Amino acid sequence: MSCDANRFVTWNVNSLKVRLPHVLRYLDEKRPTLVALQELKCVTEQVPTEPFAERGYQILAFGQPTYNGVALIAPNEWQAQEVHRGIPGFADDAARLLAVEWRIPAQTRPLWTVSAYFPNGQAVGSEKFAYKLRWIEALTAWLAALDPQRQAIFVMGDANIAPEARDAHPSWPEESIHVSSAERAAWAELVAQGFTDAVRICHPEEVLYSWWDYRQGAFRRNIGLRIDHILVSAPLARCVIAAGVDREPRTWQRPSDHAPVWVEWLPPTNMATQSSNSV
DNA sequence: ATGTCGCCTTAAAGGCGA
Repeated sequence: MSCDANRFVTWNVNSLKVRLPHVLRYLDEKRPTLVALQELKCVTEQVPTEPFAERGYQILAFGQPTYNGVALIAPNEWQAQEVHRGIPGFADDAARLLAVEWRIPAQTRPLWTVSAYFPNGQAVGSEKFAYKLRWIEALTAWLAALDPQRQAIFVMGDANIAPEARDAHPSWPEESIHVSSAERAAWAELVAQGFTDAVRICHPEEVLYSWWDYRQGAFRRNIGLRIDHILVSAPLARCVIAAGVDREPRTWQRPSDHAPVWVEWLPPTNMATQSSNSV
């Protein structure tokens, strides 16, 4: 890359098989540093590696038949030091989390990246809703143990939660799924461990959505939710230089119902290689 | 509008999940 800025992206692709051409087009056009994917809807063995390798990337995936599935696409030269498939210590039938600690050439500090597909929750008060809250609680506890006040961590994914009122179109029913007080409190507790919402660093008030229902021409009418997020840990908050939502892939033929959410950041000075004249 | 997708199934339309 011609400059030092990193571009990290999270994208719920709603079937990697169907959306592979979109992902490859996105890599070719935007040249992101790292992409976190959700809803692969295929088993790990069906995730292709060649088209990514050709473009200079490796892909680490955690899939299962039919539902869920997450992945991380990263530069070939990055070394995965530690890999977690699922929240450590939390029994879960669903492939919803892939966490990788990277060793990056020319950087002294390791970097954690997490691709997370939070449970949808279906309806407030349902069994799936209770599972959603338990899942978030387990993720929060594990992230806290990673020490986000000190370590460099990106938590990226489809949280299935619109954190604040302006993150949901006014037509979305109050206290329904994705916007309920219980979900927002669980999200706030996770964030409070030491994270900052990257998009809100750059756009504190703007109405930005990342998902629009396939039905009712919701995208054309901009009736959506902001449920896909990138959280940065405390040491990274001041490193964010830009962030936003890429609406363009949502206009492509046969799109995912989600748009990519991205952040650009510069490594903190203590992550960069020591200069030659330093001791 | 129960409005659309994607994936699954004793294959063809229907169920499930989102």
